[in-house]
Amino acid sequence: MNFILEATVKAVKHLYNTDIAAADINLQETRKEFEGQVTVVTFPFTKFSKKSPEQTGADIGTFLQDELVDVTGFNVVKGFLNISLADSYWIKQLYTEILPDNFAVAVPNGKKVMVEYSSPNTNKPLHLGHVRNNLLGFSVSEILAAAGYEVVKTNLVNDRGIHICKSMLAWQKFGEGETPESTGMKGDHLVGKYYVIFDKEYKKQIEELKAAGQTEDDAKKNAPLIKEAQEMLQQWEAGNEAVITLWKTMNNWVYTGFADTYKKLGVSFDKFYYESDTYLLGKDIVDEGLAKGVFFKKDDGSVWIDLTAEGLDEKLVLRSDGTSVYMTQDMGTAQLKYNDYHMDKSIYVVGNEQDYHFKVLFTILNKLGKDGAAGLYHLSYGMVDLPSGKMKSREGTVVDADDLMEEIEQKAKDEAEKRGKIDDFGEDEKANLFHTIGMGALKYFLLKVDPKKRLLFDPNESVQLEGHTGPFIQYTHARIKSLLRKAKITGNNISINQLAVEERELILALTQFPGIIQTAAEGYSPAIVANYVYELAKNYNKFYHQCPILSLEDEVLKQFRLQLSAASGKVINKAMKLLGIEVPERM
RNA sequence: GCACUUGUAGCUCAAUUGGAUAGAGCACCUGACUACGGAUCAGGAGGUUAGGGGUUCGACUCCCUUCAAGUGCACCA
Repeated sequence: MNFILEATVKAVKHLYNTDIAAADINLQETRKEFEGQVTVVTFPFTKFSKKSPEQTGADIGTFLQDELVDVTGFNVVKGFLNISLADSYWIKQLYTEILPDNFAVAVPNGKKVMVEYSSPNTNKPLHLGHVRNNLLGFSVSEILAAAGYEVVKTNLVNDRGIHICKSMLAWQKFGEGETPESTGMKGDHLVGKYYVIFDKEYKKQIEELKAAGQTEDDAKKNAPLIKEAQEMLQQWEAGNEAVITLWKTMNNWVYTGFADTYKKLGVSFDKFYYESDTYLLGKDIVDEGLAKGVFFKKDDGSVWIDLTAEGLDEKLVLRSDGTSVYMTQDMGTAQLKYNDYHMDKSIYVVGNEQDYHFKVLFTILNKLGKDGAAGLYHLSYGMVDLPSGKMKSREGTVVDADDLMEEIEQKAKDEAEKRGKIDDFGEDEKANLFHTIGMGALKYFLLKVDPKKRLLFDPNESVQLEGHTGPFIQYTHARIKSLLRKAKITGNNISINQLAVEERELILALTQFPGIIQTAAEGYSPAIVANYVYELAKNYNKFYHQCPILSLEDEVLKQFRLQLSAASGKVINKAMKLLGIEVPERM
């Protein structure tokens, strides 16, 4: 649509002798109830045209129609100039822009972006909240890559600390040598089981101490189990061989389990960082900050930054005993990542409960003048809530990621078998399809919502397969493929003179795809792609119902509609890939 | 208490970043060529955009305020 913008700039210059930038022109899709396909909002021009919005629109419209052969007409409603483009223009768009293989393939922009996501703790299996994180991180990576970035996907694994010691201790005390092999349990679930056991036994001890007269706070501190866990953490830090061996063993169980879950989710990483390697980093940055006067030291030796001028608080960056806190590590890790990759942007996909932490972290790195600090971004997403409220692992109200995927595949299976269209599929083929549809439903459900909003998930209603859903879009694709199996595309560059409304609207929707990718990349929002591809599928379905294809006598028109169908199928496929969703040939 | 975020149809979500009569899906009602694949399509009903004030040609969108919900305010991560 650049040619409309350029001509409008020219029109304004010519008519009103005023210079405007193309980027300042508000160009939008014409609403369905008016004639035309693109609309220029002309209200802002009245400032210098000194005429009514109607007259201004009419002036510019006339100019455009004289200037551009593809503009066949216009109408003006208040400050809206609705422009009609020739059918030949849209047909040309299909053949010269949309159908070629390089449609919506961005030229590399020479910039590198790192996306950190998932970042699990190694003491329990992944749950629904992690699922949202993983899908967001993966999809945003795909979108950025499609927008021309070189993308590095990283996972910062929280593999050390008191939480994993709790699981280790409980396993040592109550595990009786259980292993994933001996129990047949997935490694992460087995370790999670002992995390729960720890909590149960710990609570028991707290109650006992309270019964013996201690206050709740004292009991929490004095319970033997928590003391043992803290001791174990110290031994770990001291490099105690037995503790390290146990730690490695149990973490490996978890990694095997995670790998399985990641595979089912369809997410992947280019680089893993482990906190056991990074938790001591950052102290040199503390020194640097002190030298630069960005940080200050209190009498007890602790180091702080004063961010009250930025509307934040004073924040601790190093303990008085010289050990690291979360912030210290994250400063160090940011530096490590930058040293490794020298990326232009660095995205952290982390829940909104850490908004404050990242605000402080980024402010610090900017104040220190660190390279890459300007490119830091916290992709903050809302919590996933159940109808009963927040998920609480200790209260057993978490929705486990593996269970969830299994349930949804089961539902996809029930629905598919009910419809009986794939009875000739082999067993593997069926299993594959159920996974595709189930994951399509789940991923689409989680990704269609604006990341920053909290998300309500009702496990009882599970995920819908009809309406505004992933399977709706997958179905549209499968139907296009079915069509293309029955009739072959023979020619290219077929010329027809006139378009049906549905055809024009479908082409219009297709042309928007590259812009959608850019917008989604700028906003780090898979939801934009998700809502677009739904609109596109609806447009196709409308066309499909309204316009006959296979039964057509007119071979030229038939070929055109087949080409249009093929183009739609391709864009649906590409858009869904950006969401990490596969589309089937049949379903 | 302070800070940040959110509030749109009964429910789940949109709204081209300040533009036209606020749009979809689910659920509810009515229809569709003897199915080019009905996981589809067409139509109906459903709204004081949480309440109030302001800014301007124009506000779901920006500002102020009240209310409600969520999150954060550790020498935890």
